[in-house]
Amino acid sequence: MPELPEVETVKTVLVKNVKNKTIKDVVINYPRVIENVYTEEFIDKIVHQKITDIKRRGKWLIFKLTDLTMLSHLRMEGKYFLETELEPVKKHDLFILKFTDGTELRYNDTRRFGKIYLFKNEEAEEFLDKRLGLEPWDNNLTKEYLSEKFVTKKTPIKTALLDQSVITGLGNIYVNEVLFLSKINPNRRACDVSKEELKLIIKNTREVLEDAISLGGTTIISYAAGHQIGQYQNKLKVHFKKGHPCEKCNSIIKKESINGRGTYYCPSCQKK
DNA sequence: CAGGTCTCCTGCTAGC
DNA sequence: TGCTAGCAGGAGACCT
Repeated sequence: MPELPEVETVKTVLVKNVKNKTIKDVVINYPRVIENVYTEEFIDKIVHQKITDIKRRGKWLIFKLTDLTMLSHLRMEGKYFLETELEPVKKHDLFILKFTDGTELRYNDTRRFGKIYLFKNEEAEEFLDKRLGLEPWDNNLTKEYLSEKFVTKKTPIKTALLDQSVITGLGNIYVNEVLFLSKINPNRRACDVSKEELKLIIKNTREVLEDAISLGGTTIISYAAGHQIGQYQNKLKVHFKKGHPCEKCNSIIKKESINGRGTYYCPSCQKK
């Protein structure tokens, strides 16, 4: 499941592989993957556009085109592969950008949760601004900022940190890791987390994400960035570790569901 | 209006 | 061994 480090890794691979390529045709095998434009209109608008750059905001990939912006969210299992046009199309290749040089960018998504949007440039900005809060490395991300956001929040801190309009980029895996490193029980109400603990959350968020990016992300089950395999799964301390002893205190790591999300934590290190 | 629940999907797995 | 019910999950829609 791609979170910020995985999307950053995909972005880097895409810049290397498809930047400056020109789209000569599009194949849409699953029209519902395109969210805000009808299939015919999408094809009509995107053909002959050149990919001038690829950026990332939160978990969103931003394809800058000649005079449009294509946004792509990978959700659970979205992957991009660069192939030649001779390569047989795979089962879950939902849409394909064909380039003038004979290569193709294929979007593969087993669960079909991923979404593509096509916008005018300023509309794309608005769309993202409306949904996304601060990037983890934004200087405005301080304990005061989080404290203000959380002061009335009675939801579990785990849930509050998954809200993309506060900090953007954290998903289920890294939130579990960050809360473990910060020694905070994921069930604690967000409003009951102290400023000092919020400071720790920010520090650990940055460290965990930087570390994961440097290792190419986490590969659990199905995530892959153009055949690159991330290595951060070897460093996970609680996620997927149910029944294992905690590294710090030897207690048994617990798994429970918080707001429908699998949550792993050490019941003894992480204080309520 | 905050906070909860449902929905979208497929593939894997536990249980019989 | 083969079948199926249940589960997983990001984020928007919808309900209370």
